[in-house]
Amino acid sequence: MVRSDARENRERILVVAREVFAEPGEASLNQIAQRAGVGAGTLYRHFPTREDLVLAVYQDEVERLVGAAPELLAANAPIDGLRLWTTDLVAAMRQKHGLGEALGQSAHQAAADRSYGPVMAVITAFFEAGKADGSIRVDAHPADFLMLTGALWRAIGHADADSGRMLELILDGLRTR
Amino acid sequence: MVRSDARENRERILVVAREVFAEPGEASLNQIAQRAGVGAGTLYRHFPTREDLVLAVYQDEVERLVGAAPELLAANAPIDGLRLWTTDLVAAMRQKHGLGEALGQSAHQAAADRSYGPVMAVITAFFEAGKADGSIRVDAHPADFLMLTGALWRAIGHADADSGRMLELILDGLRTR
DNA sequence: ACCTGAACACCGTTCAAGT
DNA sequence: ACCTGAACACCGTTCAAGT
Repeated sequence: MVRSDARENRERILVVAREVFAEPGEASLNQIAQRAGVGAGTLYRHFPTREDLVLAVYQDEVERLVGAAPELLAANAPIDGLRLWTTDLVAAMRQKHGLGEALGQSAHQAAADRSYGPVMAVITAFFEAGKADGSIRVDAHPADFLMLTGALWRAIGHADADSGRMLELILDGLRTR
Repeated sequence: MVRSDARENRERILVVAREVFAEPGEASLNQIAQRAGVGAGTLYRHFPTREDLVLAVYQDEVERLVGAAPELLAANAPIDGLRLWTTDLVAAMRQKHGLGEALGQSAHQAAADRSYGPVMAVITAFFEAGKADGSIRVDAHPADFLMLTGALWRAIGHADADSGRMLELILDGLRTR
């Protein structure tokens, strides 16, 4: 039985952690605990290690994005919905850049692996809608789109590349002509 | 004018740091200073930040490998020399895995960029020797070899891939037939 | 059953005092 | 001109005492 205060504390820590990780500079776990209004031991109880906390925030973010997809799909033309969703994804990954730096390469990989399925499911849903209404080429592959998108957010910090324009380029490749 | 004790201290710190980074687990800068027999302030004077130290060790390693190449080239058939050199490179990169985890993704990229030129020069030298004596295909590209080798050491920690066998496969692709 | 927050060992960093 | 090492503020982590 999980006590309600425990659940609330966990949620509050997660919210603060997401804010803090999005900010520039590092923050200590003690600071996060303080900002969340909980004792240091409470944070440690919920997230034994910094990595656990980072992973939980990451996971939360992916779930939020995946959960928002059906609404975008219902309210927009497939390609437009996909653009909106991918823009959100890239924005989230920009934050995760801050997260990813804190994560070891292996933990990072594990996190990416875990989110692969749900993310692919979302992309596939947009693709199928687009293929059904004739706006997306029938021979377009969701996996290719994900790979290109991955290259896109990997390029974010590096170059002065305009991610919006790059995304447009990728989306153009999907269109029927 | 650099005093000789300063140079010796720097060298000693670098040697200890290389050892320490190769060991499992983390080590504090204070511990490294102590093991190197210098005061904490001395380490800090030479390497203002942890990243500076990691980068210096990395740089040192690449220089050592590049410096050892001519000898290998002189004493072996081109393909054999290349195998020996690449094996050393992969072994060094395996250690660098420990280094790389400590480095931010951007600093890591910068370090890789800086070593690209010298490493390519070495590979090119082996290739030219091999093309001259007819053991390596004239249409083989050093850049391709480096890319495949990169994929090789990226796979090290991940899978149970036998890097020796993978290297042999790559080398076979270079041979004239 | 869970939380608080003082306490602990240790971290990176600084700087007065030495040579 | 450079080094030492005590000192400082702060870190992650623990745990007795509370509710």
